[in-house]
Amino acid sequence: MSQLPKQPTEVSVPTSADVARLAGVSRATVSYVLNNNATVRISEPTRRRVREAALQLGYVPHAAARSLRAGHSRMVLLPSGHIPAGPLHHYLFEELQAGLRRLDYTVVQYGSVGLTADEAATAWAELRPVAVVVPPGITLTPHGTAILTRSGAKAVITLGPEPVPGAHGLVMDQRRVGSSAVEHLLARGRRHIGVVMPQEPGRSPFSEPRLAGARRAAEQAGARIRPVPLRFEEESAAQVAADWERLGLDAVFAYNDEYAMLLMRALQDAGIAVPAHTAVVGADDSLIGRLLRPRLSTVRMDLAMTRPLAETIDRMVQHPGAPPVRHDLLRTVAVHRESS
Amino acid sequence: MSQLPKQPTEVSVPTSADVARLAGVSRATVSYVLNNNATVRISEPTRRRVREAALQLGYVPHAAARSLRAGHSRMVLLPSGHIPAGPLHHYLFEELQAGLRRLDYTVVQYGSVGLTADEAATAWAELRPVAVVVPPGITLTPHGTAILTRSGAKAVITLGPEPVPGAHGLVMDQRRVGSSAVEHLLARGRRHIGVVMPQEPGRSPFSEPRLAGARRAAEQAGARIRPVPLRFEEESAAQVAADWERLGLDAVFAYNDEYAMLLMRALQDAGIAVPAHTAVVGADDSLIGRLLRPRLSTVRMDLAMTRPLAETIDRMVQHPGAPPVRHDLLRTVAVHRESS
DNA sequence: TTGAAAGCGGTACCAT
DNA sequence: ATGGTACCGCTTTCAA
Repeated sequence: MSQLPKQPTEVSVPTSADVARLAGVSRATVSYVLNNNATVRISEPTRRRVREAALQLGYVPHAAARSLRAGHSRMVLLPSGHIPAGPLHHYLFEELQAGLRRLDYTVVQYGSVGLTADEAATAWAELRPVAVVVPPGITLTPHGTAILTRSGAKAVITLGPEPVPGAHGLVMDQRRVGSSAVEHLLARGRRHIGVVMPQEPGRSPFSEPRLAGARRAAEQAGARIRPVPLRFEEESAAQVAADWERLGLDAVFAYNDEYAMLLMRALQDAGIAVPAHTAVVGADDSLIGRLLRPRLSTVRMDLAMTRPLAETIDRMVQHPGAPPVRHDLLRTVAVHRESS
Repeated sequence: MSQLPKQPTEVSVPTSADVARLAGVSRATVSYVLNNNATVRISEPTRRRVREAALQLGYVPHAAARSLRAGHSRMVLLPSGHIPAGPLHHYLFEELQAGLRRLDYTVVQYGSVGLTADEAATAWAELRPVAVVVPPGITLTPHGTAILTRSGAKAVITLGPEPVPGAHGLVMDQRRVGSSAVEHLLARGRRHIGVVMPQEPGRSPFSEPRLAGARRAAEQAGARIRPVPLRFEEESAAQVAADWERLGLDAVFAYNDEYAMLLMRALQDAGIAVPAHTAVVGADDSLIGRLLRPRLSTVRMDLAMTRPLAETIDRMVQHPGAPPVRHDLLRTVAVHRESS
């Protein structure tokens, strides 16, 4: 049986009991020392012995055991899906992550593709996070919110385009993007405006409200809005461009800068002059837009936050009773360049 | 005291004991039923009572308690940092995530920016993951590997440009990217080749090996390589372009398609003809390259995997004793378009 | 077919 | 200044 020294398979993970044994103290003492517990006085020699034992064994505390005993964790769960990208989300995400870590939270992303909204919520709840921050593009239902709250989440925050009953909503109302783009085009005399609708999955939480915002803006001016389905492939763009005259459009809001780049190229290749014949507006104000010729007009977005998001979340965690907050943080402004 | 019905603050989380009580059975029975334990026979009426009780209470099992008892988890930890983006990494990531979930692993990303390599490894180890998959751009040291292994990780895999002693290495040797690009340029008669070095943080694990690969390829042909520092901003690109004649280059490998786009625009605006005067090659074969004029030559990357990555990882988890695997998975091929 | 009880790795109260 | 011990939620023998 024991012919092979199969060490690697069965080295057991050191526990605080191992540390205690090696240091010749009790587990309680180990806990006190390693957590710098101030309510109890431990002599300096003992402290050193404990620390050395821990180091020697390569002891790493077991987060699950700790939070089980504590009855709560400091884990903030960030469901992640198909990345919406864009400078805004990228910035927001980095900022949030760094801020929460500074406040001593453990930030964990949980990939949630291929799960239904409530399956996902249950999976998140199993981890007993103290807070869940749902980014745009991930669906959270009221029921999902209830599941999370019932399993101890002190704050459930959605950053998506739509608020969810029961959850805090730091909403980024995507309709503004559409209306800013269209208002800009109207001001420049356009009246027949296409709105690109990406056919890739996971885009509709953005594209639908943007279309709605475009419609709202056009309505007031008596202008015409027409959805333009587009896949993010040259072929698809070429087809749309070939059909362009039939659509009778004099402008297009292209969802974002990337789709705008794709479509503008196809239009130009098809002999449609930009902006002379058709104006093009993107969104995100990403660098590529400025590198195109003509330079791409775009809708720039930023967030109206009075204080860092991480602090807001911390506050919500500390005041779990508070009624759901509902703020629209998204600010948009059309940036005129050369393509419109 | 109880004037306010401050329910929300103090509803306690339902446990399996609560379910047992409501169903009028023991906790053991609850566990059997909810886990469909096959080694024990529970009557159908009892099963139903348990399930209903669980549903009614909104019971969600406590993952930490479960894995504490089990002595192991099925959590695969994916440290995440500054996103390298690129279609390859995006695809790899999605694929990995979906595949692991299908094999019943819990995939969790842990943001690791702003931590030293060993701090990060310790933080990961506290979660007691069964496997850790370190993507390119995140540093893992041999010591970090030891920490993880000692705390029970059955497989530590690095996907980075460099393998790490002690860990499995599904390496993506970035030098190939540089040499493919330079070989292509050499074949087209170029001899004085610039290599763009992005100045953004987190790029050097990619850019340095790419430069090394470029050097290696040039050496054999007696060609000259010159690093070209570039920030991802128009201003920086304009400065580089203004200085271009002095550099005396007839070609440039621009790190990737995005930097290539930036630089090519700046060169064109400065009156440098592409490719007549200077050839430009990117990397990633992203769509934007095909939309540029001239169309951007690029280095396409893909992975030489005989089986899905998730399955490979699963196998490693199941055979913890096995010696570290070391494979170079990256395949590169230069794609000639119009810019070179 | 079901229940009692031990124990996973920590923490914190209460003694000593 | 330290140690003993109960307990967090769950799974899993072992008995009944």
